Formats: sequence, structure tokens, C-alpha cells
Amino acid sequence: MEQTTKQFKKRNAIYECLCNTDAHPSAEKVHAMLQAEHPDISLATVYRNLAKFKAEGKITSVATVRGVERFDANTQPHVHFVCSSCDAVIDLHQIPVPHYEAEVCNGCQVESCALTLTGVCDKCKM
Amino acid sequence: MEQTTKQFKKRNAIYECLCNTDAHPSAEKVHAMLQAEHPDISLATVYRNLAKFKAEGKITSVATVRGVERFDANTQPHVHFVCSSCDAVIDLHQIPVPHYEAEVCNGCQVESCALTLTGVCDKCKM
DNA sequence: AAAATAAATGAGAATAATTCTCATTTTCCT
DNA sequence: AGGAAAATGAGAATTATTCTCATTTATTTT
Repeated sequence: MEQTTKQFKKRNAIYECLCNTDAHPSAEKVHAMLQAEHPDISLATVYRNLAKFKAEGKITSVATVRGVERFDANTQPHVHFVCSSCDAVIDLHQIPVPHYEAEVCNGCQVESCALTLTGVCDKCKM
Repeated sequence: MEQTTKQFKKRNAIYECLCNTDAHPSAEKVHAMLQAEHPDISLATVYRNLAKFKAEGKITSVATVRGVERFDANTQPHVHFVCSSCDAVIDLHQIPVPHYEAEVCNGCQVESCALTLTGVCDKCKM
């Protein structure tokens, strides 16, 4: 039986927060975004639950930008662009992601595949 | 005139250390590898010079594995495999890297392109 | 070649992201 | 409702990386 979980689950709020954005926020950003609805949420809880979701495969870590991990609730393979100026992580859905999952290359059993472009985003081109 | 730089330049040792490996070491690993030849080299010097090389484009940062940045002196585009078991970063030269450099996607000016596969490496498959 | 200047380095402190601990609160199960 | 298990908050601990500053090494000037 699925839980209809009452108001008091911060966990759901964290997951939904990620689902409702395509900005690929950091843990700290998620925490900040949740302040309005959950002013008492702890940063540790955000980190803990993001780690849990990641382990469960409900979210993925799409990049580490300037030492900060960035998350995405969209687990469908898609290409990401990282702006080296403003650190934005942007979806590029029109570019195909090479598919090597389940293949073995050089003895390496491939489980996931990430294509990440870097450069300057539209806004930062000024 | 190029410098023939005497023994006392740690900088060259750091760069050459990276050139002589395809293990994509972390700063700390580079520091450890240099201990034999340069027992007095400081970890700060390693970090400083890696940052400098990166800024100059002489090396690249190919991945961040468990929060640790990994470097490569081979700046030719090539695919990397990250083993989720032993954290090895392995070159996969046989796989083609998609080429989007100098293209504009969604307003984003692409400058570099990284294809990174994740899974379990040969050794860890046991 | 010596003096003056600039760059590189070592050591350890400082910073910042992430994880851990533990007491408390909340949820789940019966 | 009662008790066990899981989730959370607060802050300490950890860890990678950067910074500071005094010293050393390299480069330039005379």
C-alpha cells in the first residue's frame, strides 16, 4: 500500500522540488528553494535524501560544477550544457545521446552514458 | 628562448607526471607519485600548477569522482569510462566523441564536449 | 657577477561542500 | 494507544581545495 503521507514528510518535498525544475540545482539550492514551504528543513536532510534518491535511481547527478554536485530528477538520458560563465546547467534535448548501456567496451561493463557540453550560454554571451 | 630549467622546477615534474600516465590521477595522487623524485614537494604546489595548466589548456579535468577532480594531460577529445566500484577512470579510445565544438545549440555556444560512460571495469567484474 | 625584482614554493591556516553523530520527532505496524 | 523503526535538526567532523605569507629560486638590470 502506497503512503498518502501527510504534510510532515520533507522527503517528498525535496523530490518534488527537483521534479519541478530543470535548473539542475545543487543541494544547497534545493534547500534554499524549500525554505518558503518548509522553513525548518535542515540542509543535512536535503543531502541525505538526495543521496538516497540517487542510490535508488530516482534522480541522477548530472555534473559537478566548481566542486558542487548538481542534480536532476529527469532520469531519461539527455544531453547537458554547462555554462562556464554563470554555472547554469541546461538541458539540450535536441541532441542525441550515444547509447552504450549494456555494452562492454575494453572489458568495461557500461551502465550509463553522459554527454556534457561546455561553453557559454545564451544569456552570458551578452 | 625556451628554458632548459634546471632541476629545481617542480612545475615540470608535475606536468610530466601527468603526461606519463593514463590513470587520470587526482591532485593528491599526483603528489604521491612525485614523492619519490621530489620528497619535498608541497600539495599546494601540485594544486596550484594543475589549476594553472588547466587555465592554459595544457591539461583538462576529465571527471569528478566521489568529489575528487581527476586530470588528464591528453587534451585530444576521447571518451572516458568511470568505474563505480574502484573509481578508475579509463580511456576508451575506440568510441567516437560527438563533435559539437563551435556549434550553437539552443543559444549555447559550445566549446567542448565530453562523453563519459559509467559502470564496472574489467578488474572489478571479478 | 652582484643587486634588484619577479615568480614559485612550503607549510599550515582558511574555506566550503558534504557527511556524520546523536538526541528528538515523526511515522509505521499491530 | 504503544513500541519499533525511520526521518529529521543542529551542529560537529571530515575532506578536498584554496589562500596567506614568509622563504626560496629564477630572471632581469646594471
